[in-house]
Amino acid sequence: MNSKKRVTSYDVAKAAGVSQSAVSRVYIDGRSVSKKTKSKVLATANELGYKPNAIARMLITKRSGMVAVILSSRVNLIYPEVLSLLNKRLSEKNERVLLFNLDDAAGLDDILEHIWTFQVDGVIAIAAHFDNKSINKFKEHQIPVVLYNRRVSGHSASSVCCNHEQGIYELVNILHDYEHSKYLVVAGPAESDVAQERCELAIKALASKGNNDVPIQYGDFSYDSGRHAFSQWMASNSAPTAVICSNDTMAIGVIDEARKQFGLKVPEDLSVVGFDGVNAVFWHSYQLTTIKQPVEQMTKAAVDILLEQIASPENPAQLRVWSGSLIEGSTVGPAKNET
Amino acid sequence: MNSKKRVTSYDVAKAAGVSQSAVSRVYIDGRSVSKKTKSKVLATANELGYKPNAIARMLITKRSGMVAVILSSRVNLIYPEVLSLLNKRLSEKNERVLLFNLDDAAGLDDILEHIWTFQVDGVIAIAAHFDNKSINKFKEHQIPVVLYNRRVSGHSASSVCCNHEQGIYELVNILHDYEHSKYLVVAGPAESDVAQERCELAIKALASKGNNDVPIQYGDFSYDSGRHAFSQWMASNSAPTAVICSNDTMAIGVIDEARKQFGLKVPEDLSVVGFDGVNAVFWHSYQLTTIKQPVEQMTKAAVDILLEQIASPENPAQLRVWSGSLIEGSTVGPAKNET
DNA sequence: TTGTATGCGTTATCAA
DNA sequence: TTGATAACGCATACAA
Repeated sequence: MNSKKRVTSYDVAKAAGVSQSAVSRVYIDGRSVSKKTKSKVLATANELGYKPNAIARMLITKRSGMVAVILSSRVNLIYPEVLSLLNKRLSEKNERVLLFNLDDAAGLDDILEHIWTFQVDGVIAIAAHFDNKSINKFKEHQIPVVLYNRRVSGHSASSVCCNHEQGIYELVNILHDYEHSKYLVVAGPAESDVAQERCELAIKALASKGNNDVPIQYGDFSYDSGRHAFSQWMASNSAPTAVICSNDTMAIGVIDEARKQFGLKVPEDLSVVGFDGVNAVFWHSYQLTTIKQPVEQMTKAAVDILLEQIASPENPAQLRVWSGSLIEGSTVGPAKNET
Repeated sequence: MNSKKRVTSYDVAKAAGVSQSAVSRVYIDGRSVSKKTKSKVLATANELGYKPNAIARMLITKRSGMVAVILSSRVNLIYPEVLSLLNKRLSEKNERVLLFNLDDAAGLDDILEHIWTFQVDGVIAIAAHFDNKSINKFKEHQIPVVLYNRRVSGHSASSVCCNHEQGIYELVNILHDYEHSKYLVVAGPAESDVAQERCELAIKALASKGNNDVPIQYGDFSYDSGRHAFSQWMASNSAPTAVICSNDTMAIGVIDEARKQFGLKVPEDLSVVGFDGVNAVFWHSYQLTTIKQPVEQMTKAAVDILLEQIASPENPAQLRVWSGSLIEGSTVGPAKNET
């Protein structure tokens, strides 16, 4: 069993009786090759099982055909879907996804240092915290970046965002119209920018309706933390009539806890809203009223913008914002006001 | 604004007054470099912002530091978790994940051809269909591969699997002990090997208990398909007393459909079991009785085996199988036998 | 249209 | 321990 050596363009060239550069040209669109040599090269290449080596190509062209996707390990149920869509759309454009995990162990700086060495064509960062200092590093290294659901002051980086403000105001409006006045906000983890933003917006929206000093319980975006947040609050307070959760999974936790531990009916005794529009909000046992992020459009735009910036690095940074769409579930109803 | 050129080892060498190879040696463990030159090189490298170019390194070492992960687009809720864990464990070993999507558009062959060009160190395929022909290609290209929840006849490739047989027999045993006799199997999509295996095992297990000709409804692993499968069956048949679903998400769909459309109580009127052990099975509204795959152990083993085979390609293929663990929910009870 | 020669940025080999 | 030099496999400028 002779351990096969890799077939190179030289091997093909020799076998086909042409020069190495001729072989190379065959695999690049728009290079001048005669029909005859092209077919000859392709035939022998096929015979020998030759494929151009992507690594060698990267070294010379300075394009890797890879896009780094930075994923925060803060698990929000919606991100697997986002990743999957990004991957699909990027493959269509002939770019591969190289995954980087942003957890607490390795800081962003370490990851970025790592990313540069791979000569990736661009970077998409999903809900990760970026400041202008980090963005400047991208500029220095001349690598385009698109932030997903994050933005940075001064429009220095392209962003694709869901309009949290609009969505949360919409939810608060509905609750307000039902005359709720005893609110509880269940927020996500303090380390998450998205969580913090949604929480602040909820507080602001409530204040604009005259509801001040609304209490906040913190969770970590998980189901259990939603349950826990609600029971924590109930341990030493009376029940709210409406709970605004920073994501759907916690909202579902709140609903279950309210039903199971406190015998509350949703929405008769308690209204609950979430955010994201994950699949489970449609499940019959919950039918959560929430805001759905337009992931299809957002992922498409993220990829389009990134490729555009790869093609024309001098283009200015873009910001695109989508309104979320209201999912009218059945977890919101009139406030049950005590007499 | 002078567009910075990339800093290379030559630049560092010149600035530090040493040879280029000296710089290179500093970044490779176990190469002989004096303490003095090492510190000198590191200092100037730091000053200039030098990092070795991973691409150039790949070209010469023939190791890319990347592992291709093939993900089937058949979305089963458990795979995002698997991917996330694999990514984490591989990063710890200093390997990056390069994502490849196996959807219906591009066949496996195309993807494999693509993979070779990236000179990945190894491949992990999650629940993707592989035959011996594909496995042989890996052998030809001398790239180690580990299959996740798939195996191939003749032990020709390493696999990490959950023992579906044991798990499904355990579930069937429980149902049998409760004296069920009217069963329905809700299977996954026909294209999925895992789905097919689970379905066949369920039929076999039921037959071993004397239940023959058990009807099968097909879904696609999604919640809606679970609901639909159940209502389809009910449209022209009487209710079963037990439903065996090929994954948790469909099981949850079945429960909701049974409750909502047919007024059945779970488990009083209908017992339901699933498979996988996704987070949602613990949610209070469902508390599904199911089998949990040991994803932690399986992903760890997948990475360990792969790295081992990368280090010693001559090692024989390994198969590791774990039993799933029973999650005793509250969706199984005694059969309600008609009088 | 084709071939020659050079370079991409590293690691590996060898002699000093 | 160090430095010169040759790969790695391709793309590209230039000459033919």
